[in-house]
Amino acid sequence: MVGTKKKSPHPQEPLSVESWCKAALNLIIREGVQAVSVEPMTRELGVTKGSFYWHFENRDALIHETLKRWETDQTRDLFARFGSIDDPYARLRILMFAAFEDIENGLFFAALSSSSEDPRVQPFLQRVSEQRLEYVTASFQALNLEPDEARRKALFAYANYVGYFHLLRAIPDRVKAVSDLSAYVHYLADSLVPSPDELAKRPKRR
Amino acid sequence: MVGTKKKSPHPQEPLSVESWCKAALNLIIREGVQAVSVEPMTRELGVTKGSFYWHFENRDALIHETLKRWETDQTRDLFARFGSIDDPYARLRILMFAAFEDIENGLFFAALSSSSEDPRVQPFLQRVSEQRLEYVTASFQALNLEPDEARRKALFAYANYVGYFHLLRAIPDRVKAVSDLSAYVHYLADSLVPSPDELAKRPKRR
DNA sequence: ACCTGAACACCGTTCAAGT
DNA sequence: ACCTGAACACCGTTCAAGT
Repeated sequence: MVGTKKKSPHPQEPLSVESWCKAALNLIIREGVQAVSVEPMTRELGVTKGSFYWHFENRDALIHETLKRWETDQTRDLFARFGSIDDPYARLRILMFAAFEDIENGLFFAALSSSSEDPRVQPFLQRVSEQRLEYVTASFQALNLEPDEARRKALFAYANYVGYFHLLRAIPDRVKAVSDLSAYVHYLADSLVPSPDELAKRPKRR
Repeated sequence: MVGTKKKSPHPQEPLSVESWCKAALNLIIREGVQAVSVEPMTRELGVTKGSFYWHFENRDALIHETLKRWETDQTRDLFARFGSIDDPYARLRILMFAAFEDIENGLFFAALSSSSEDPRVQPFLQRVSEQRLEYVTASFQALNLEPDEARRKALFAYANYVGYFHLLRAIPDRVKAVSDLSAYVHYLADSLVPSPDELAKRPKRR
């Protein structure tokens, strides 16, 4: 009560759902889902807890809304970036390299899937994962692979992607020491995506 | 205060560090690290919180002690089960199949690595992971692969293992639908472990 | 419309006191 | 040696009241 600067009731522009979600997204990237915590966030943003509860029903709603926005972005990106590549051979290889090169997004995905047991997270993880698996499977089928083989290769590639970024979070020094990311992805791509030469030798289907 | 059965102060045998750790291990397997929670556990075990704090300094200490015991088991297992297989070709393939077939342990490991950002968990994950990577790398080198290639293949196989069990937690139905676990592991093993035939064709080193 | 402030529940932690 | 019971801090949630 000593006469210091008096805070005005609305210090800046009023907060919006959008601003809370942005803050939450950053927290997830840097510290994981459990770091999205109401009281610390209000301290950071300079408001009281009641302010948060005017915008959201509860903490879960904030997480839900944040992931919903992320999912929308992911979906748009997938088709925007690779949908226009007609040659499935090129599409698969470019997609693999792009996926492993986007380290920020890979680590975010690993952070998310670190909370795969969390019922708030699970549905988003599932939908995004299934969409990616479908997309890659379809691309393999476009290469004339049998459906079974296409599905298996897609799962194989995706498991490798998920595992790689998990290890990059868990034991970054070791992973960086081993790979030469470029050699690693080449190895993955070469072992999964048949070269045009090899494809020519396979019997044509239908 | 109505005259019901009076609880004796020590209802059963007194609890030990061991009994708390067992309970914690089960919680991690079923619900993840964050489910290791003092008050709910005391309710489950029928004691007060003070009892817990006689055995452990705090919650972190319980998690630490539980993981320490797990790490010891893992280390012993690795050498006990595979150390006696002299042929590195057989050792690698048997190890891969064993790793993917032990679903319980795979899911536990995925649960743990879901908390890889947790500083209580990270060191254990790191030591166990590095030990496994060392072991597999050494086995590949025993097959006469160059050190670089051996390291890359070990990381590749391990990332695949980690990713597979993460996806099995995150999207179990999808993973089960796609694979035929056996075909999946065969695919992994065949693409990583050179057959004796193929090895014979390579130039001998040293 | 957007926020404060006080209240309550839940869980982690401490510690003096009991047997 | 092993545990109880009361206290406190921290964070999620509610809600009447302010502007």
